Amino acid sequence: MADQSAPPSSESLLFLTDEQLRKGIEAMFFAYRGFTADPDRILEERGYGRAHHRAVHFIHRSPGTTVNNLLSILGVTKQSLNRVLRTLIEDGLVESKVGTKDKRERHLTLTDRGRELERALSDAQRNRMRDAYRKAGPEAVQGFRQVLVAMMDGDMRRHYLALKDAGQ
Amino acid sequence: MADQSAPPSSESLLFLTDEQLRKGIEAMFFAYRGFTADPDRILEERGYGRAHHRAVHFIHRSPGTTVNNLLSILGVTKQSLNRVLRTLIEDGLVESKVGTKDKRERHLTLTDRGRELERALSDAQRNRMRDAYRKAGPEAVQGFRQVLVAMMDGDMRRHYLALKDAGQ
DNA sequence: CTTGGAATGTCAACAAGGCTGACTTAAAAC
DNA sequence: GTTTTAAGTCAGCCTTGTTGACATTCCAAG
Repeated sequence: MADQSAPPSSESLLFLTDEQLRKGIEAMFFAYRGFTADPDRILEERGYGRAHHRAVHFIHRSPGTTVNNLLSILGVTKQSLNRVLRTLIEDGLVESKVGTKDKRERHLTLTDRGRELERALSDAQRNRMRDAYRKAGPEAVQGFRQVLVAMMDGDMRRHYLALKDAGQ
Repeated sequence: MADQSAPPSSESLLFLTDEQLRKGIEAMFFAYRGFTADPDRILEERGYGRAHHRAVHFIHRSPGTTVNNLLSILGVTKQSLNRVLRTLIEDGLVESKVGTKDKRERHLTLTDRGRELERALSDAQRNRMRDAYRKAGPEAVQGFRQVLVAMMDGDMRRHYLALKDAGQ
């Protein structure tokens, strides 16, 4: 792939030149664009943005989640999330049910239409990810995830690890 | 790291469950936040944003680059870039010189103050990247970059690969 | 039972940073 | 000499983030 510069092969001593680190930084920048490109197209067709994608994704992941939980995962203000959530509810993609135990809480779930959008978005994104994995090979997949997890802030890593495995 | 599920070890057949792909997608989302967190803090202190960071980074990388070149790397409109560039020039971080061969072009370079900001930003980001690499280990670093490159859109991959190695 | 605080929602205002469209200037290319 | 290109600028719009203020609901502690 034209940038297979021989890495230090020793386990313990990791010689990381500024150049190698910079390449990693730039790769992250360019790759994130590819990562969001396909969903962005789908969202634009339907008049939504990335903020909607994020909300839909995590509601799908944790059906019945509360607004507060979503806030801490997404790391935005409630006003910001509320604007997005309101349009999704108005458009009939998300359902907000008052909690039974604690009636202050709203439990969020996707409607059929919401699931349809989520499916379209995640299909596109999964296809991109699958292609990348296939091109890079099985060992690469391991390393990819390991570095990403190591790059997360503590809070985010907690959230990431807390998202339950729907049985891998 | 709590999610070391045994991958298919065969080179050719890569069993990628939706679950594995989703984990990769979420890792990418959370990791990008960590990736930008440190620079964001520095930028905020000085009244700049990510757009300024990107401009400063690529001007540093390719001193004397033209506005048009920067536009295609960053993938934004010239109006958007211009707004950012103008403040950087006004603040004395970037210098814009009329081209000698083609006088329509402006060649952009960092001033001392610009280099100082770039240094602060890239030091922070490199530290984060170095820590992540160290935690993940040498093999992981390879895989990380390979997957990222494979995830890029064609245009971005061209730009990425075209950025000259300042001798790694 | 009352009250304090937590969870939610809403309104208003603002800023960054994307976007489009229209237009100017200067210079290169033809 | 005309057209095209590079750059810059103005105006206006959108999304998505931010604060601050405030209302409502309702659990829970006193």
